Amino acid sequence: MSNEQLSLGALEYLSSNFQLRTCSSCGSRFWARDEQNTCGDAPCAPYTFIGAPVLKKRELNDLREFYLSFFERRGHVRVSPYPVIARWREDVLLVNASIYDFQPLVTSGKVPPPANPLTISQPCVRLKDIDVVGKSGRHLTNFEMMAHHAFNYPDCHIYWSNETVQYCDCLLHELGADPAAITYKETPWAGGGNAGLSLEVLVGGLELATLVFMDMERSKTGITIKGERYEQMNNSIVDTGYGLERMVWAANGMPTIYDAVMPNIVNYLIECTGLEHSLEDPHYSHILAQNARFAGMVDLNASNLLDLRKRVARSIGIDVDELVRIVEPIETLYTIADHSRCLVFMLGDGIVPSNVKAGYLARLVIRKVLRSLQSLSSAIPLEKIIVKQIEGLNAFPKYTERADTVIDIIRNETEKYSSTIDKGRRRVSSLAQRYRGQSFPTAEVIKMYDSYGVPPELVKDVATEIGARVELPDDFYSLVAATHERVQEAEEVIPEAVQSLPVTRRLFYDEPEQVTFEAHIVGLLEDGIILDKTLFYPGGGGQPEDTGYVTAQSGEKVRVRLARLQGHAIIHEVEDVAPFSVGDQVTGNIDVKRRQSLARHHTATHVLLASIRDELGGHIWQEGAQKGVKSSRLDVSHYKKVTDEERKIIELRANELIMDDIAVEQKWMDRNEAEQTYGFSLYQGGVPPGEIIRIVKVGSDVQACAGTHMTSTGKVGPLRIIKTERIQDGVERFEFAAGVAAVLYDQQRDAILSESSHVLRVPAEQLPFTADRFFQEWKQRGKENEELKKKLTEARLQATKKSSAEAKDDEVKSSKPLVKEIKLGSEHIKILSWIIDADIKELLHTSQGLLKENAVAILGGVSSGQAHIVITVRSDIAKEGVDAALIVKEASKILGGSGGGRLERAQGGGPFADKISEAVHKALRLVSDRLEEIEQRG
RNA sequence: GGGCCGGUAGAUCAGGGGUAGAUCGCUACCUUGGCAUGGUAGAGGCCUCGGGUUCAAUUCCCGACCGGUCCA
Repeated sequence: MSNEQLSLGALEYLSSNFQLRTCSSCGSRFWARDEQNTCGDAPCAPYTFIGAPVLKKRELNDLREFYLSFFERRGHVRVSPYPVIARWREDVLLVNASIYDFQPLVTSGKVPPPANPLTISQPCVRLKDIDVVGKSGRHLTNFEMMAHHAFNYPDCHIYWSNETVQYCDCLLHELGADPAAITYKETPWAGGGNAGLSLEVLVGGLELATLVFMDMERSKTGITIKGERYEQMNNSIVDTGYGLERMVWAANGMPTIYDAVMPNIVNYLIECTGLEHSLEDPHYSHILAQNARFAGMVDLNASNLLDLRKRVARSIGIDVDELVRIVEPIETLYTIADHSRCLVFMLGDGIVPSNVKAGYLARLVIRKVLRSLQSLSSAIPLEKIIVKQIEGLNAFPKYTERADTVIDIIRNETEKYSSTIDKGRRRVSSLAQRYRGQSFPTAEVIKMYDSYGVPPELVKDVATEIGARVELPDDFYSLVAATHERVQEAEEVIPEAVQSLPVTRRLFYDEPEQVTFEAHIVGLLEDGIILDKTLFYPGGGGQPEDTGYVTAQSGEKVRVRLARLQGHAIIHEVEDVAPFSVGDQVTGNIDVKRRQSLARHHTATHVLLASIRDELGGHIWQEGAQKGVKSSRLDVSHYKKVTDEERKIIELRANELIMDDIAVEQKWMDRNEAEQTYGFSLYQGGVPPGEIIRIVKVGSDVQACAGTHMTSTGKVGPLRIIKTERIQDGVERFEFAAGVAAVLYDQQRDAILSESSHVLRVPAEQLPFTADRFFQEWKQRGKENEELKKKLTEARLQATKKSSAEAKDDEVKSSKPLVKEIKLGSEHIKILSWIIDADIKELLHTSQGLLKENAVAILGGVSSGQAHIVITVRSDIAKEGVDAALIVKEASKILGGSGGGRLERAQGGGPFADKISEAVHKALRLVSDRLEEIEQRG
């Protein structure tokens, strides 16, 4: 890229007060008053502010207020911070910077900013560098980005770079910075489809702010920045970002940013963990300060950490192991301080831990901090630290209000994690037994982590204890990622016939009240027609498709089963296409009752959401909704399973709200005004575009909503929650019916009850008791039955001893056992065959018992219309070559089935119950033949 | 949203197409002055549910339900 094109050399303020220089170390261009050779940024310049603050001493809240009022005095309007979860955006989960608040609608010019120019202090969460938080001394997972923004449009210019730099310089002077120590380093900037030049503002070796001048957009031509091409756009946006925490750090000169920003928390943790003694030692504090200075010089990551440790150790003159021993606990402590504060912001702004999306990120942070706590072997519960953090964040009263929920979530997650770890530990330890004295395969470590959430370090600890060797590869997490090869989703195939059709005009947006319309047929499919325009809604956005009918020119009415969107055309699936041809004019009618039921459910959805939030808390957020005619679904974020009790209260409350018959307010409002009046909870169902948005107010629930509604809650009629289920961790689904559908639902329930009570011949009230009694009795009978069969088996065995008929003619006809003796070597062995009235289990038991007296037992029986045969062979005979499985298989063929089993015992059967004696006879003959063969072979 | 695991006694889990198991806990008895413990016996299972394959399914296949976990 060309520096010439992007240079801000023309800036009057810079060029008249500063000198443009080139960094002798990295070659970048920077502006400074002083004669300095390096750009002032890491790694070209060291920190000079540690121990020697470069700004006037100020605490966090103090500095924030100073900043905001500084810009207020200069014509900026102070705007309240947005939540850290970016509800208004589809492309990102968390707010990473203040400009995120205004993307994409404000930056693209589709919506005006809430004020222009404006100033804001925006809490941000960035998890990208989470691994070096605590170690680098300067990274935070959550910070406040203080900013002033000006949005310049072709017809409205506010201010641009010159004023921005001037403000910055002035602000820093007022904060007490030495003018000579301020450096502005030029660097190209790109992000979110836009680009521009930026100035990094450096004081004392620390980057305090970035001033971005966004005036380009992604394009096919133009100049290249960071691999993408951009060209000038119509708007130009001043996007500044001042790190509140960094300024506080620079103003306090503590060894790390954590000490500066959260002294109370850090001290509290030091107290709890007993690390204070080491910190009081001047030798130790020297080491820690030196560590921070060196860390400031590098872009720390997992792979160069050891390198850093070596350099620090060398400079102090101790060995690396000792350094690690001193530094690691305190770094862990900083991590805990940072993460716990981050959690207050995340959970306090309504993120619910989950296995998806932002909720997963929250869980990630929770688990990381729990691990950190464990590694300090400290017994402080996380919730205590969180309470402390919330106390310290009194500048944000909303977090104090949400404290109970936040604590409850933390408690819940802590418990959950400890049970995961417990289970994981057991699992690893039983698996490790198998690898005792060998190496524990990496694939197993990956599986432990991926499927069971066991951290690799824990696997190593546990397995090593048991005596298996575990090697953890450096690229462990990329190995995990490699097992997650993405499955390409099949793209929707649009038939050519449809592809060539023009876009269907959507009347349902223009005329939402209409139920009938005229249109022309532009296309015919096998089972559908395509019109130039339609009132039929094709489904989507939680609202199902319309049905109705279309009247042909001939006057013939054809039912429309459903309308669906394919490509840009809406296809009306009809029962018969015969009456139509392309070019015809037709009349369409949508099903009014269906539409009405949908509207009723739609209003009911808002009523229900209000009730749920009342009962469960402010963290409740609509995660999705699907309206239907018979029932609807509402998915909300919640961190626990909804209890039956809660469900009842919610249902009752919703019905009360309905009976109050509150008017449903529907109005168009200026977007910014609506946001300021109602907050971001407006966007439960998504973010609509445009300057003016439609607001639907149902009691305490206010949403931006384009749907059609009843005019008052009373018209919703009865509301019944049909069921609640957890569709994901952290997301509860409410299935409910309203109006007619609710009545039908009740009737259906009643029918089930009366049918059941009829079956059991008791009144409905007694059903639970009776059902329980029947179930208990049924179990009891089962046991008794088992008992009796056992006795029967014993009786049979007794009987065989007294009266087993000698086999005279190989016939098994009666229910009497038949014993045949065959000479095998020096022994006369007994083969018993018998048909008894018993099921397969009894046959097995009986034959087992018979084996004491007999060498082979062949039993047949018929139960539930099916013939069974079981053969048991004394093991020495089986080894000689009398294979029970083979014989059973052969004999079962007669029964029309098959069989198998082990050498000594096999079972089989088939559907031909009347052939059972034939089959047993066959088996007897097979056994005899086999034994004779063996005898002859000798 | 996607992937991967799992659902068997009160708890933790093993097993695996062919007679449902272990450990702890529970009950009773024995041992003791009493407890810890030890010994003996026993109770306790719709093997989550519904289909399919099979002579036979707790086990295999498909689906539902419930749970865990990883992926920004």
